[in-house]
Parts: sequence; structure tokens; C-alpha cells
Amino acid sequence: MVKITEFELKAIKALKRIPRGKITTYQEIAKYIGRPRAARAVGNALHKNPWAPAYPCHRVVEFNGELGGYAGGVKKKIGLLKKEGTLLTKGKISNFTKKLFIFK
DNA sequence: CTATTGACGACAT
DNA sequence: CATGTCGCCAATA
Repeated sequence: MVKITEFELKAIKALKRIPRGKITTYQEIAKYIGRPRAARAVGNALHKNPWAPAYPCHRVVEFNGELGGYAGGVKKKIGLLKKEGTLLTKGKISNFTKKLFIFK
């Protein structure tokens, strides 16, 4: 039984739109769901997300290219990203803006 | 309703 | 470049 709000549902569904090998930011998701300034709320939604391992939440990073956080640990997040072709440099995304995926 | 918290973001120092 | 502070939004106690 999973009980969540529409806000969280939209945030989670947005994750599935991210193509493999690309990433997006909390702010982009926030904008996509209609609350461009709710980046924090989006982060909260993903963190509390009951299906955490079932969604590519590791493809969501901060606006400045840092990883932010991850339910399983940032180390894991880095590993997953590298495995998908997203290279990291000093804990940040390499060519961050080029790999960034914008919802439309 | 108010206060606290959090996987953010922008700006100030 | 590192640290601190404020603003934003939603969930929870």
C-alpha cells in the first residue's frame, strides 16, 4: 500500500523520463511539475519515495553539478552514474551542462 | 495553525 | 574557493 501526494507522484514519474546516460536537476523536475522553486520539496519527495530503488533517482543532481544526496549513499550514486557513462570529476558531473536533460 | 526538517539554490562575506 | 545566511516549497509532528 503506497500513499503519497500528487506532488511526490509527479516528481517520481519525472524520473522515468530521464534517458539513460543523462541527468537532470531537482530544479528542472520542480519546474516540470509546476513549482519551479520547489527544488527542496522535490528532493524530499525523491528521498521519501517508497520505490526508491525502482527509479533512476541517481540521475538527479544539484543545479551546480554536484550529486547532492542518495538514499543508498552518494558512493553508490557515483558508481551508478559512471556505469551509465556519466563521468564524475572531483565528486561533480563532468560536462554537466552537456549531459543535463531538460523536461519538455 | 505553528514549528521543524530536508537528496536545493542564490547570494554575501 | 569555502563557509554562512536567507528564501523557497512540501511533508510531518
